[in-house]
Amino acid sequence: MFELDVQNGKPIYEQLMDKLKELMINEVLQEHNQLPSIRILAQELTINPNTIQKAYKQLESDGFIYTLPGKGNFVAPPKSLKNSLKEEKIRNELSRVLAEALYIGIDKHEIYRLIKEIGPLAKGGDS
Amino acid sequence: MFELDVQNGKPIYEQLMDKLKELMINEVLQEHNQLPSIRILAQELTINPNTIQKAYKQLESDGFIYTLPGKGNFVAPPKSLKNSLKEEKIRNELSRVLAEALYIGIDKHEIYRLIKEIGPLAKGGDS
DNA sequence: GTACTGTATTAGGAGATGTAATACACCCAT
DNA sequence: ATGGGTGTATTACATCTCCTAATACAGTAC
Repeated sequence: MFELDVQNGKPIYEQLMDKLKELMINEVLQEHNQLPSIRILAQELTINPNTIQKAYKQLESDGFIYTLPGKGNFVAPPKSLKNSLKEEKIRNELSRVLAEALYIGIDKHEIYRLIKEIGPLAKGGDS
Repeated sequence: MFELDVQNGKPIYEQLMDKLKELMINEVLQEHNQLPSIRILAQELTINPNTIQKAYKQLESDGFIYTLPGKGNFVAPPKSLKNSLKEEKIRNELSRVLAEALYIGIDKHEIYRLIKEIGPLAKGGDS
């Protein structure tokens, strides 16, 4: 499914969250799709089940997935993330990064181009 | 000068980096201004000099400040950050956060508004 | 019941973070 | 050259996070 880098400095469970979010954003994983079970994924990635659980639990509390005990973990509808605590965090992060980008001299128009480039990708295909 | 939160989960040296970058971005600290000395700042914030040093060293390697041994630390010209490794990192971070924002349903136009709101602030006044 | 799912707890090791105490080297004013 | 400021580097130690490991428990489906 994907690879993780143990040496990366960044915690494994965060790398896993990022990869999974990326798959959801690119709609490889879609609304209500089931994620790999904790034990299966732990086997495939050769890491401890607790680490997977930590990533899944965090993704759930962030609103990206929902958990049905005994059944599995599933992709949450993106719209359910609107008006959540997570939205506020993303807005703050966005402001911070935008300010930093503009400070070092990245042009507004380059950012506009980025948005147009990403925008369609988040909605439909990836071409 | 500012406050740090030891309980914040986020490392003190990172909080310090964020605060200092914020001051530079908002031009409270301007090009070639001298930063507080490591020892002075350690006294004021009641934290260890080594922690300050770590923040300063990281800011220097990121290109936000430059160090003159025996003299002090100074704010680097923002333009010197263009075409650096740091620019690449900021671009990647920006792409990631933008994709996440669009995914959860934040509208493009809200982001445009954010940019216009921040843009002038990074150039001139703060009103 | 069996075999999947997620959840929770306890224990331990490795590494990051912050503190502390020192020592060294550079710059500058006197 | 001396003194007092600056940054730099090293070593040691306590604490916390991250990750692993081994278990046990609980919900769901067949």
